[in-house]
Amino acid sequence: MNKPEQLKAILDLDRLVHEPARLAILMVLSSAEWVEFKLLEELTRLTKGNLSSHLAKLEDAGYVAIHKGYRGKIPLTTASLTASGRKALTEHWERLKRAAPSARKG
Amino acid sequence: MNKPEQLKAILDLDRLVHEPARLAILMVLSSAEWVEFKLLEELTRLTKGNLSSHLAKLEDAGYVAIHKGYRGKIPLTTASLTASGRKALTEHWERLKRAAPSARKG
DNA sequence: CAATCTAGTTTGTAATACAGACTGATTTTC
DNA sequence: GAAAATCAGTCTGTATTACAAACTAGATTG
Repeated sequence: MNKPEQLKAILDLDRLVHEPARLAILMVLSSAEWVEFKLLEELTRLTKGNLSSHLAKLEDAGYVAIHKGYRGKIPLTTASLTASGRKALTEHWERLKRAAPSARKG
Repeated sequence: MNKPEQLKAILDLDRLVHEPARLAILMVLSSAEWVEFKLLEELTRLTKGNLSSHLAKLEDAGYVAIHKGYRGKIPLTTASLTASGRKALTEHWERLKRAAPSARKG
């Protein structure tokens, strides 16, 4: 069982990634190169405002790159996972795996 | 990969359980019948105040039972997982498993 | 009996998530 | 071609929430 390690894994979780809304965002981003704001909004079920502020936080942390351009004459915001973001996400899942009840040392 | 189900699992997470401090508490409780306040404080690295309020929330949710007694003449608070709490914890880990990147349908 | 220790709660604060209001441009409608 | 509606996001205010410092209550010690 290894409780102490499980606990340590939980206590070490990156809260920026852990928050469900942001975890959902990162998971979507991990599966495509660039994702449009609109699509993120639909997939994550977040409101625009909420999504916008979560993206800003992820950008501040360097986990996500935001690109602002236009489709024709209409603003188009797209987001992409940075290398650092991908690493944070991977490590997050690894911590969770270590924390999970069935976790055992290989 | 099954993205939609992964996302749904993430969005359905029980935030009461998801919060790392409380997840740590619940994990400790899941491994013993009754756990003393002091021990919880040490294992989870929470301050007394913080631990106290998280326990109160878990108790309000019916996930944890709190027993207040005495050891000799000194107050002794112990906590225990309820059936409902154990179920919530189990389901939480199952959701996380479904949400994890490597998750596949059996 | 004053000081200190133990065990835990209450309270105040700082951070955070969230949604509604807003901005500014574009397209549609009459 | 002005008014209304829509689109794509951001900004702002509010309500939660986590957190730790200060506090309470009694027990023990010098």
